[in-house]
Amino acid sequence: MENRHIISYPFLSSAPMAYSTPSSSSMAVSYPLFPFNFNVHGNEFCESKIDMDQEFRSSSCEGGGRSADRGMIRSSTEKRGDCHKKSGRHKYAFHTRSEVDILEDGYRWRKYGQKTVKNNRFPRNYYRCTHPGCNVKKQVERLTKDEKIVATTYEGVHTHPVEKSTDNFEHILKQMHIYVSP
DNA sequence: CGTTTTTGACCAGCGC
DNA sequence: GCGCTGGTCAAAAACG
Repeated sequence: MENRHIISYPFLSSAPMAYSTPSSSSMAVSYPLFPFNFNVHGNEFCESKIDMDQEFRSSSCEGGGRSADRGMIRSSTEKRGDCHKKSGRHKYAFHTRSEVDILEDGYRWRKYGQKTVKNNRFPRNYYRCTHPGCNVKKQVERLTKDEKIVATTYEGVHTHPVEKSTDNFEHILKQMHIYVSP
C-alpha cells in the first residue's frame, strides 16, 4: 500500500504561529510550519477554518483523572464554570487527497470513537492525542462524493513537541503533494 | 502484559 | 418535550 497524501499540516508545532491570513490566495509552503489560514484554490484541496480561540490554555484536564464511577465524567468543573461557549477551541478542517485515512504526522493518536454521520456512508473517526495533558483531538472522515478525499479536522494545539524524529517527518514531507496554484 | 481499537450506550445540543 | 444527530465514554477485544 502506498502512502500518497496531498496534505498540509497546520499543527506541526506548538509554537504560536502568526495568523498570517494570506490574501494572496496562494499557500506558502513554508516548511515545516504552515500558517493557520492557508487558502488554495487548486483542484481538490480546500480548507475551512471552523473556529478559533485566541488563547488555548490547557485547562488541566488531567485533574480528576478517569473516574471508575459509572456514568460519565461530564466535566462538571468546566461545564458551566467559565466557558460560555464550549467549542471555543482552535479547530481547523481541511481536505486531503489520500488513500489511507491517517498519516504519520509525528504525533501519536488514540482512537476513541467512530460514528456514522448523516451524509456520508463512511464513518467519522475520532482520535485524541495520547500525550498526558494534551487534549488535542482530530476527526477523520472520508467523503462520499469522492472517496479519495479525506476530511481531517484538528481541534486544539499540542502542548508538547512532536514525538517522532524530524527525519521521519522529512520523509513524510516528501510524500506530500501540495497543490499550489501558480 | 501494556497499549490501542472496537463498539454499543450514554449524553448534549438543536430543530420541530 | 421528543426525536434526531453528533461527540464521548468505557468495557471488552484485539494487537504487538
